[in-house]
Amino acid sequence: MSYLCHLQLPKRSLHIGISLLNLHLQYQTRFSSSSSSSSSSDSTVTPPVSHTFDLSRVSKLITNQKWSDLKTLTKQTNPNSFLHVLLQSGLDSDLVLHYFKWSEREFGVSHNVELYCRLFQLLANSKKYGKIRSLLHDFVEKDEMHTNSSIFHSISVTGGGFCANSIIVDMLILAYVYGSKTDLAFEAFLRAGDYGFKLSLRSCNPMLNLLVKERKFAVVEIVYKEMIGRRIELDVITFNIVVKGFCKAGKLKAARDVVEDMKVRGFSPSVVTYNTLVEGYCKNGGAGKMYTADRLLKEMASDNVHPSESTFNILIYGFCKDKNLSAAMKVFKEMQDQGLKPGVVTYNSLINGLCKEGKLDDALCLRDEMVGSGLQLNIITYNALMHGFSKKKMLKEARELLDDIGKKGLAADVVTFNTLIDAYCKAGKIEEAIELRNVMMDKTVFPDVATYNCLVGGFLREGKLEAASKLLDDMENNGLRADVITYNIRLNALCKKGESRKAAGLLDEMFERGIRPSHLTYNTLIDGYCSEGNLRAALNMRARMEREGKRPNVVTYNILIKGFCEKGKLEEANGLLNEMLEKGLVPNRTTYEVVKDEMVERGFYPDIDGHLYNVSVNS
DNA sequence: ATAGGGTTAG
Repeated sequence: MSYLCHLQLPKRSLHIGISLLNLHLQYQTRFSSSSSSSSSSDSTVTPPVSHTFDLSRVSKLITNQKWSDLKTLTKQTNPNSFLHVLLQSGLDSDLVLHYFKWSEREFGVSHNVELYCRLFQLLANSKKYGKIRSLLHDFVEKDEMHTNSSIFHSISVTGGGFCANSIIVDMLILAYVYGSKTDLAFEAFLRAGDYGFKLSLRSCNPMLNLLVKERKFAVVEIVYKEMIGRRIELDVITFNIVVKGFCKAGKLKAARDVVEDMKVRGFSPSVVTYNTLVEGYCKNGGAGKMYTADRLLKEMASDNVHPSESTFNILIYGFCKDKNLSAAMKVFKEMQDQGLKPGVVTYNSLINGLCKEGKLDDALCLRDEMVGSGLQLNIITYNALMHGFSKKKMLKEARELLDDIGKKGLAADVVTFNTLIDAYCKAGKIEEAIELRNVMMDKTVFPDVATYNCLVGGFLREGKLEAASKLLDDMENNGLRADVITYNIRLNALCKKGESRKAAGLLDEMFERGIRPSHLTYNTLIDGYCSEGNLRAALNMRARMEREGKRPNVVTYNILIKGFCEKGKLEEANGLLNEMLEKGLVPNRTTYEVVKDEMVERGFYPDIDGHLYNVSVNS
C-alpha cells in the first residue's frame, strides 16, 4: 500500500515534490542519530515499514499517553513514517489522531498533505466528522497552507472512497468559509466539480452566504447555476441567500426571478424570502419602491405567509428613509393590530426616522413608550437620540446623553462620539470636538474615517485649511485611508470657495488612489461650476460622469436646470427637463420648485404633461 | 459555527 503511493509521486507537481523533499530533509537532519531506516533513493518521507512494530504496545502507549516511550520508539524510524504505519495498521482512528497531534507538537513540524488526507479518510470511515472538521479548521489556518491542487490530488490518490472524499471536500470548503478564505473556498468548489465529488448544502450554503457578505455577486450567480447543474439538492435557505445576493447587487428583477424559480422547483418562499425581497426594495428600490414593497406584502398574504416583526421593521425603515413618517407610524400601528409586539429594532427605526426629521419630541415620546413596555434602550437608540439633539443644536442635552449612556451601563461607541464631534464641529466649536477625540481615545474607542471626516469638514467650514490638511496627514499616519466622503467634503469646500477647477483636480487624485467617485462627487462639481456661471464646464463634467460610469440622476438635472435658469437660458433648461423625463427619471420636489420659481412664473411652461405635479402631490 | 431588521460623516 505505501509503495503504491510512492509510484504516484512523479505525477505530482514540482511544487509538491519539492515541499515533500524539504520535509524529508528536515526529518533526516532532525533524526540523524537514529539508525538510517530510509534509503537515499527513496524520494518520499516514507521509509519501508519497520519490522519491530508492535501494534498492541503502541496502542497502549498512546492510550496511556506514554509520550516519552513513544518518542524513543519513533526515533527508531521517524515520526512521519511511524504515522504512515499507524494509518495502515488498523489502529483505532482516535488513537491515530492522538498520535498525529502529539507528533506535530512534539517535533514542531507539520505532516504532509498526503498524511493529512489519509487521516481524514480514516476518520471519515469511522464517521468522526467533528474531528475532521476541527483538524481542517487548523489545517487551513496554517502558515504553510497547502494548495487545493495538492489536497485534491492527495485525496484522490490515497483512495478514500467517493463518499468519504466528498465529505472531506465538503468540510474543507466549510473550513475555508469559517476562515473567510473566500477565493480558496470557491476554487475548491470548482475543483470538486472537476473531480466529480458531490458537495452538500453544508458547505455550499455557508459559502454562498460568505460570497454575498463580501459582495461577490457574480460568483454567487456562478455557484448557484453550478449547484443546479451538478444536481445538488437546494433548500429554501439556498434560495434565500441567492435572493439576498441579487437584492444587494440592486438586481431586484433577478431576485424576483429566483423566487419564481424556487416556486417552480417546488419550494415555498418563506417569511425570510419575502423579508429579503422587501428589504431589497426598501434599500435599492428607487422611486416608488414602497409601493412595490406594499404589493409584496399583499403577495405574501395570498401565499399564506404571515409577516413577522422583521417584516414590519423593514417596512418602517423603508418609509422612514422616504421621510414618510405617517406611513411608518401606520405600519407601526398595523403590526400591533396584528398582535405583534414592537421590539427594540422597531423603536430604534422609528426614533431614528423621527430624529432625522427633526421631530425630537415624538422621538422622546416613543423612547418613553419603549421603556414603559419593558424594553431596554441600547446604544443604537442613544445614538439616534443624540443625533436628534444635535440636529436641534441642543449640544448640552446631547452631551448629557453621553453621561447617561455610561450610567446605564452601556458603552458609547465610535458612532456616539462621531455624532457628538460632528455636532460640535457644526456649532463651530472645533476645540471641543478635538478634545472629544481625545476623550474617546482614552476610553479606547478609536477614531475612524468618519471621525476625521467630521473634523476635517469642521475646519474647512471655518476656512482653516492648514489645520484641515494637518488632520488629513494625521489620519493617514494613523493607518486610516481617506474615502469617497473625505474627498466629497474637500471638493465641496473648494467649490464653495469658487475653486471648482481645483476641486476637479482632486477627481484625478481619487482615481490614482483607487477611490471611486460617487454621484455626489460629480454633482458637487457640477454645482460648483454652475454657481460660477461656467455652464460649459458643468456640462463637460456631466459628460465625464457618464464616461466614468455614473448615470446623471435627478439631482444632477436639478442642478443643471437651476444653473441654466439662473443664467436666463430657459430654452436650454426646458430641454434638460425633457431629456430627464425621456430618460425615465422622476422629478422630485426640488425639480418642481426650480421649475415653478424660475420658469413657470416667467410664463415659460415646460412640456412635462402634468407628471411633475403628481409627484408634488405625493410628497 | 448555513437565510431576515435598527445608529454617525458628504
